[in-house]
Amino acid sequence: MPATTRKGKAKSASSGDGDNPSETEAIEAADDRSGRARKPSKKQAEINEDKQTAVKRKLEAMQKEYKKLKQQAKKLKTSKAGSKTSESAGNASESSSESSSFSPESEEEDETVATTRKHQSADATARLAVCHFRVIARLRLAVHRLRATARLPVHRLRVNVHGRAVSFVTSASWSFAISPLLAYCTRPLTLAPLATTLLGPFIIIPTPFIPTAPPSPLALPPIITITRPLPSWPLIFEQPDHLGAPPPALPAQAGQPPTGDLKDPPFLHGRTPTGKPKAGDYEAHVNKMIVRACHQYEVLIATEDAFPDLGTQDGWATQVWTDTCKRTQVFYKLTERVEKIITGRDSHARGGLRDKIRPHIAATYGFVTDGSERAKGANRERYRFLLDCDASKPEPVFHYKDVESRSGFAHNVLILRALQDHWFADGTSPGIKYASQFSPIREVTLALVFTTIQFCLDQWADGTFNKHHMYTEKAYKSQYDMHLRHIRDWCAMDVNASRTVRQRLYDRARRASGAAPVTAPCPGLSDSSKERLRAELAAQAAACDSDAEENA
DNA sequence: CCCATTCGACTCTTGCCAGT
DNA sequence: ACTGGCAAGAGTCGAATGGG
Repeated sequence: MPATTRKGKAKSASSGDGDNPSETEAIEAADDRSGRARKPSKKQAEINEDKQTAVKRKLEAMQKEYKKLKQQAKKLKTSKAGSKTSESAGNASESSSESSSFSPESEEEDETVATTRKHQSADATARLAVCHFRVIARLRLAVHRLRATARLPVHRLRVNVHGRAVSFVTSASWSFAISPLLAYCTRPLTLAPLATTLLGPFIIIPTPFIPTAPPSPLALPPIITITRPLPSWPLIFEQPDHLGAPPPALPAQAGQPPTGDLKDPPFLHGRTPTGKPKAGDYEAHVNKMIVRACHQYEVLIATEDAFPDLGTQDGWATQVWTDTCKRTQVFYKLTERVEKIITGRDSHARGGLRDKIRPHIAATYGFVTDGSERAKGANRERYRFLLDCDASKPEPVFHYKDVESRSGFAHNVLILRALQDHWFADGTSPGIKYASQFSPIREVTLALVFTTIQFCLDQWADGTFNKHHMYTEKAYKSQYDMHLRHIRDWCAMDVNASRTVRQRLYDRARRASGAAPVTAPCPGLSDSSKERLRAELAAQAAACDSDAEENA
């Protein structure tokens, strides 16, 4: 390996040879002097200690305050409960007897009881509350165990309730997170189908657990609530298939999604790998599942959000993994390692498009590559024109069919070429395989193409091709948002017309791929034919009846 | 005490290479 | 030719340090 300048690696690489004592000593000495291993100075240690004690004291004070407030709330509640009917009091006592059997932490228990009591205003809801309480207790136990294992303070959990997945956040005041879930459950929750899965560390979500539909008190409620917008699932897939031979233990799992805790995907030769996670760390069939999940994930990058935030990435990884498991009928837990492999594909997805577009930039936009000063100047001018750099509110023109007259929005020859090369190369390409995600071409897909073209143009910003300019998320997310905004504005002008235009774009790209055209659903009989045949059928039936009578 | 600097760990993106 | 994996290199972040 060539000598690396990477700071983190330099140390381990050098210390690894070990045949040069002076070098090793120097490194050790350097370790003592600097870096995370170095000890803080006396003064700094004192400062740190002071800070820690201050925080501790603050925390203690807050806890005391919290206890006080809770006691006050309890008093208030008991005084109110006295005025209620004996029946509801009975129910309350039933639930409190339940609480005693499940209660490892009394503070959280009070919150839970409070949450539960909210549901006791009527007979039916009182019974419901008891059931909820059992579920809460079970959930809390699960959360407690997960926290103990992972040693993380907060988690996002997926709960399988009545066979439906519900995602929610557990925080310090975790009953706050679960109460909306309970508010949506108007029938008793049973313990049997309940399973909790650790999805990963908590990610800050601005609007915690907002139900997507208003609650209906009578009908069975939709309790699926996801904290992030999800893609328009399901993606279209072919018949479920089996990827390699599953291990002998798995056939028992196959067929139905198991309701209990899922197993971790098995590592290759049963050995826990080290280093960067990769699909090859796992057994062959898991390897293929991961690769397929990665492909689906890349489709989401192209069609749902080209620069998803962490929460979205997390949700997508869960979705594609679940989908892959369902499709292969082999069910494994989505471990953090697998999730990392899947979500690590986003820059690859964008980079692939960039690599398809880049070779066409100079020819399409007329950049001169001879390296002369005159060419540089012309290129710079061209670049500024295409990006509309001189305007106070730049509106890039590179995507117009005719950039000079600014006509033909999103119809530049490069747009269709990018679509064809990247997603519609042949009949097995993503654009054909996941047609529902691409037909019509989505605003997001167009925005990604626009952004990628802009990146390729930016490489010509100083007049010559700059290969060191990078397509980073940080630099181009804002550009992507701008393009998406412009495209949405364009679509909003005439929803139907723009949809037709985008549909035509898809049809052209599909046709170019050589894939069979989408067949329209077989038309049924026309109304007039139906009327004629109905009369004919009635006549035939009447004839049958008269025949039967004659025979009798 | 504040702020600039330094440094190591870590993340992200890219280019290359091996396998298919 | 394409795909997946690896490693290099650039960038970022947070903690420690030291000078004013």
